[in-house]
Amino acid sequence: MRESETPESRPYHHGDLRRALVEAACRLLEKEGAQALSLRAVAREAGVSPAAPYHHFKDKSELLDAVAHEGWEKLDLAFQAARDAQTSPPDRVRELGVAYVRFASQHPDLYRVMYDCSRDKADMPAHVHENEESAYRRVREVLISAGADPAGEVGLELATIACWCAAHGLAEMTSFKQFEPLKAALGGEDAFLRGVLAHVGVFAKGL
Amino acid sequence: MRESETPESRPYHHGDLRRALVEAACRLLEKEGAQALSLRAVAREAGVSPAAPYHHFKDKSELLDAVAHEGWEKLDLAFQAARDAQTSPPDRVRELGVAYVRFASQHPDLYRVMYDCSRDKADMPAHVHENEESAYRRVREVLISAGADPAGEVGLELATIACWCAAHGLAEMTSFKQFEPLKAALGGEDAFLRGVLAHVGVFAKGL
DNA sequence: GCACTATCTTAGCGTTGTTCAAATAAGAAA
DNA sequence: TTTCTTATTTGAACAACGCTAAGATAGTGC
Repeated sequence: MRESETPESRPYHHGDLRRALVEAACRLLEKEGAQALSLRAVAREAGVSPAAPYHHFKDKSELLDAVAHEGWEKLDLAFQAARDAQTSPPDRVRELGVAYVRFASQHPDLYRVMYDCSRDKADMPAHVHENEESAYRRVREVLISAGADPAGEVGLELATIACWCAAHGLAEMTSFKQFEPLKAALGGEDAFLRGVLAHVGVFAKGL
Repeated sequence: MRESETPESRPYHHGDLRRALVEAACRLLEKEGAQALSLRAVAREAGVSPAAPYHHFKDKSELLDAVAHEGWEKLDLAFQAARDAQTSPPDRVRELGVAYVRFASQHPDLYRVMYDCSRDKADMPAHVHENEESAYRRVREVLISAGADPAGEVGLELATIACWCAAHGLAEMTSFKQFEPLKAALGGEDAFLRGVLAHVGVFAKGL
């Protein structure tokens, strides 16, 4: 074998198989969908035996956790872009919601993996909830800058949660066939998303 | 075999195996969770061979569809109760939402099957969206009785969808560990649900 | 009685997640 | 270098899964 197949210098056998597996999984997810994402298929895609992943992930679910983590980071990029757009604070709240749902709409299989992981552990992804740079905090901040009262701790928390709920719900429902005529009538999916989110108080007027 | 094992008169071998399978699936769902719901396990629970279900459902997914249908009907019962409660129309909208989320919270595995079926087909369950007695229409009606303008077709539709999104999102997130201190501070899950839904315009003030 | 059809079983295929002993490669110690 | 040790990967195997096909069985209609 030597270095024949892989010109780059690689420590150990493969180098960083862990990362290679996560990337293979993401590739498969886009190509074949969430249903085709088996551990064996990922190993196959990475060019390795079915048992190899078990030295880097104790479980299939642990591999999926890594994929989900990757997903949340990608989503955070979309979030940053939406936050930095030149819009008034109240509008910014809604644009954040639109960015969230649009991400889910563009990467439905990835989004599914992301949320299934959270649900299985009854746990909002750490990256989302605890971290200082988490998307959750990002929403909270934008809410405050949009005029929400930071002193009303509980109310602010409830408002932030309401944002997540509406965004997640819409993310999972926006692809339903029944909504297509309405989308067409409104002139596209984005208009549809804004229309729905306008009925969520926090999105509409910043608490 | 004769009638020895089954005193009731049964046409054909089993009688109504189809129904028995759906019931066995629901039983398994409550006992073992959604993850343990394999076709073979359902057949085992119903006391038949692994191949028997294929004479009543072409697929595993078709069995799950039947389970989901059962679920939507159960949910509709909870909906009716909430609608008939003696509350003012605006409050009634929120109580509908609370009933929805509480159902999902009490039957998480069933709810998961219900929504996975919808998502796989990119299709709101027919029972929910098309039927005259559908839960979707029920929300719509309550919205109108709460003061929403039935002439504003598009707005009404968007408001109804916003209800579903918030309710579904909350249904999938209410079990997250991170919310437990907040629930405790508010004095229970119902208060938490009402608190979150209060930030959704439609739930808060009927459009 | 007979044929016919719906129902159910038994056996089997290919695939999956997972485990385990053996093989292999890399780094450290001699 | 050689040897020892540890990390990584393979190959074979197991149980369970969804699903199919061929045959057995039980009801229905003639």
